[in-house]
Amino acid sequence: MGGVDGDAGSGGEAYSRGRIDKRQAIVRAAFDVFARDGYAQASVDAIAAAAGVAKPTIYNHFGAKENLFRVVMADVGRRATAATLEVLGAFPAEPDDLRAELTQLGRRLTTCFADPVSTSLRRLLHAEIVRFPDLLDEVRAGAATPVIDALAGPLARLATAGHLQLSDPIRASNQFIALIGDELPALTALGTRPAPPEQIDAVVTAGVDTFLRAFGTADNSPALGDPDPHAATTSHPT
Amino acid sequence: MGGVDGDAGSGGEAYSRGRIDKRQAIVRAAFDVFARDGYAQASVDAIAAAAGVAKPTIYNHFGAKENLFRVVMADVGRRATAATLEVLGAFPAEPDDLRAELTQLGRRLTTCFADPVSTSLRRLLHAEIVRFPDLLDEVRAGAATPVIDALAGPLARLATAGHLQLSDPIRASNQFIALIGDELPALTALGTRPAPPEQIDAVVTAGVDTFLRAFGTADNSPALGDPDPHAATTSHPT
Amino acid sequence: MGGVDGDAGSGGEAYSRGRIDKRQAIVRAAFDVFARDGYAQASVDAIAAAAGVAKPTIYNHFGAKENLFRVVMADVGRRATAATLEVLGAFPAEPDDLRAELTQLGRRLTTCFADPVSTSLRRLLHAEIVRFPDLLDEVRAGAATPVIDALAGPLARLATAGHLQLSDPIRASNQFIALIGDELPALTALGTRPAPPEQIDAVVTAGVDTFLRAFGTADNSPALGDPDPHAATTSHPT
Amino acid sequence: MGGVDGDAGSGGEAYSRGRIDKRQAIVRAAFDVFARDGYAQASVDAIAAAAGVAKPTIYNHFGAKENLFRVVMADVGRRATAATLEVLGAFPAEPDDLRAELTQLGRRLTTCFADPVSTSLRRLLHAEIVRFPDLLDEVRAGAATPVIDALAGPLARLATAGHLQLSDPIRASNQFIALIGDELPALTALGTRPAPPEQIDAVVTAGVDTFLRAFGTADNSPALGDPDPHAATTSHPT
DNA sequence: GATGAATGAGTATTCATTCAT
DNA sequence: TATGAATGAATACTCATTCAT
Repeated sequence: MGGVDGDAGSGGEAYSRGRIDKRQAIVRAAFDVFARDGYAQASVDAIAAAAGVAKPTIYNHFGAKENLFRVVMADVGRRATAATLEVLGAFPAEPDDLRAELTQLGRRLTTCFADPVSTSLRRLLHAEIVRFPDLLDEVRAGAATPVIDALAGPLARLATAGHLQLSDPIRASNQFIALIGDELPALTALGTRPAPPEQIDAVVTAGVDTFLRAFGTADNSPALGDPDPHAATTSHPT
Repeated sequence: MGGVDGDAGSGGEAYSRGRIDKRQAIVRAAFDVFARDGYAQASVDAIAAAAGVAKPTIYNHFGAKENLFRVVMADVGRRATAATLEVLGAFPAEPDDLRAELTQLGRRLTTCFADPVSTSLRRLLHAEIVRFPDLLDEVRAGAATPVIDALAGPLARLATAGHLQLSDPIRASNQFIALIGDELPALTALGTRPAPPEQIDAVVTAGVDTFLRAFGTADNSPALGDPDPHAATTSHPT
Repeated sequence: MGGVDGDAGSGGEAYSRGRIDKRQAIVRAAFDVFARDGYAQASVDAIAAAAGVAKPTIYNHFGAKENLFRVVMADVGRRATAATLEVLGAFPAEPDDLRAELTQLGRRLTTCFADPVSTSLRRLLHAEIVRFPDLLDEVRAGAATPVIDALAGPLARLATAGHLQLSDPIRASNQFIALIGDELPALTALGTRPAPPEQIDAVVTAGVDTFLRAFGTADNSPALGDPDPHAATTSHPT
Repeated sequence: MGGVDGDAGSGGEAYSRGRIDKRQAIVRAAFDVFARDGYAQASVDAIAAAAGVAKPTIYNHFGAKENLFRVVMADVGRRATAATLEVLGAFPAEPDDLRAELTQLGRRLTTCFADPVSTSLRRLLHAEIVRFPDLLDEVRAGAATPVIDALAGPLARLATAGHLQLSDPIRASNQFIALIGDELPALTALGTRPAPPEQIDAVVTAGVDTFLRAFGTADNSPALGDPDPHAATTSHPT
């Protein structure tokens, strides 16, 4: 029941391994339960059961449900950011085909954003920000800001190299993210349903096209007309 | 403690008036409490107290907490949509200064999106979509889709009139919303903090500029360079 | 289980009777359980079971365990005081045989002091005074002070009438209580075991004798020698 | 947090010394915690922390909380009795000024009775006698009986020597204790508040006076009237 | 229709105790 | 011997819901 992959069975090498394993098991199980039930409805009993530990073990490790929640959120935030940053890190410094590269980047980013970890984190943040106002900053410190910055860097380099025409890379970074990702919540029912990949692709392609219309230079192959004029694939925000 | 008698003594205009008043009072109070505490943590006791009615009265009207929640969400969704549609309805059919009109539209829309009703609805949807998967469709049917459509219409007209160059008005509508609104959650801490108006203005201005760079025609006053190159006002998504 | 006499079955006359009955039942049952288990170990579950009500009913009436405890203690304090005051009120204004009257008073008082209600109150006060420092004053205000005063009055009158020779009736009142009652805790194992009446009698008789030796006048029949010189009946304080 | 290592590094005088030290440390700490929180509410965790040992160490030494409690109570009972017996042992065999000597004895005894160790013991006995009915006998065997006896001896000698006129020294011993000490609980809030020394003195003086009125002979300086007729200092029993 | 009162089921948290080290 | 870690059992308190009035 519950339980993520968990490399628990790796054999008991060190003494303290059990401790760490249990702590990790609790954090993973807690995320699953929190994501499913929300903070308030997630019972510590359910978390303990999912983690395969006794309830007091959770209290020994985390002291209180709230603490556990914070640890889980920070952990998940870190994981989600890492995945996104890895994608951004793979963006080539000097792309051959800028449109193609941006499109691939957009696809990969949407995959990150649509990932269960990412969407659950999103939902939990929205759900609990009133109760835990500081949570947002804690998670975002290691989550959103670096992502925008990590995209702004390459964009600035592309501008310097003459491949893009923009003066505020941070803003352009935000706008790129907005153009390719803003429809995701609507398409995926806030991350609870997988979206048809071709719909996402259409959004990304259109987003990249608009981005290049706005910021591209002559060397970007001009997308004549709209690249994918299927109105049917359009979605609506939430 | 518990159960004020409310406006019982207000004299009997119509017999059924008190009934309707109480129902409305409950729905309004319930929204406040749900917005503050979330669905699970919102106690029917608290709602009854806030509405100035006895607990069983709530059950007489709505049967169960879940029903009340659905009614509240539908009601709020309707209110939020109405406000947004009103803003969109005010968009002139034949604008003099397209950039100015789009900017004003963007400002008004961001005001709608940042409204407590709207942001609370957003948070509650995120929070409860797992428990109530159908809620999204119920609310969106009367909320998001019409908004995009209501913007797509004018955009299409502008394209026909030669003021914009776009082939998929629905998609452009989505992108306009994305460009002006995607940073709002980050700027307002998911709607829990008021954002400095000048930051929002900067985002809107930049969004409109990018939109016009991408879709504008010669008759839109060309924004030479970036109109508001203050990187400081840039924010990050969530 | 448990449950004091409880005139519950007196038939449902008034509407609100059930409410009062339940409240009383809870208070009585709570006293039994508190007396048996102490404050901390007395579970609200046990009290509810003993009172024949559901647990939340207790919380509806008293809010918290601590509150219930305070109410119970005040109630018991009142009852214990009332019983003692009644005994003192029966002391004749102009006794024929002072020694006999004092002895009877002493016997009755010791009966009061050894009563389960009184001894349980005593034990609970000792047990919880650290946790509830104000409890003592609350209970004593209506408990001990009036008792001493109620005895001091008659003593003063007897002194005025020439039957006793004392100048500080309050102090004499305290001393009378001390002489007849100080051994009670030792004799009754702090009120947990019934003491042989003859042992109590012996203490009372000896106490009255000492009291009259100290404060009596010629018209008190002199107790020649010690009236009951059985060392065996002597006990020890705690 | 949790488990200091204590004075572990103090160098090994005797091997078993640390053991004994730890045992003693546990007993002392346990008394403090029991006195503060009561038996049921005193957590073994708190005791371990106060003693500077790990929780299992307590179980290694005492097996169970109940055992520890018994050991602590016996220990404290022994200490309290020893202090009282020491005071009684200092009572002169052939006093010059009986009234003065008795008064000093009374003062010293009240000091013993009001000592934190003594009052805490008292409170714990009252609190736990229902749960541990045998505790009283265990503690009293080494506590109360010897005290009465130790006072009865000198009183008997004084009677034999003609300084007192009494036939039952045990009873007189009890009564002396009652007269000087019965108000102590009321004056000290069951030992939780220090009583104004002059109030205690007044009680002792008055108690000794009454005692001598009852049992004194011509060679005790007659206290004409009451020695300290300040009604204000009078207190009330509990 | 509205309500005061009652309740069955459930929640977070704590504690005495034990095991493996 | 001493301890870090783990646990089964229990506890105060809350909540959505119902019933009698």
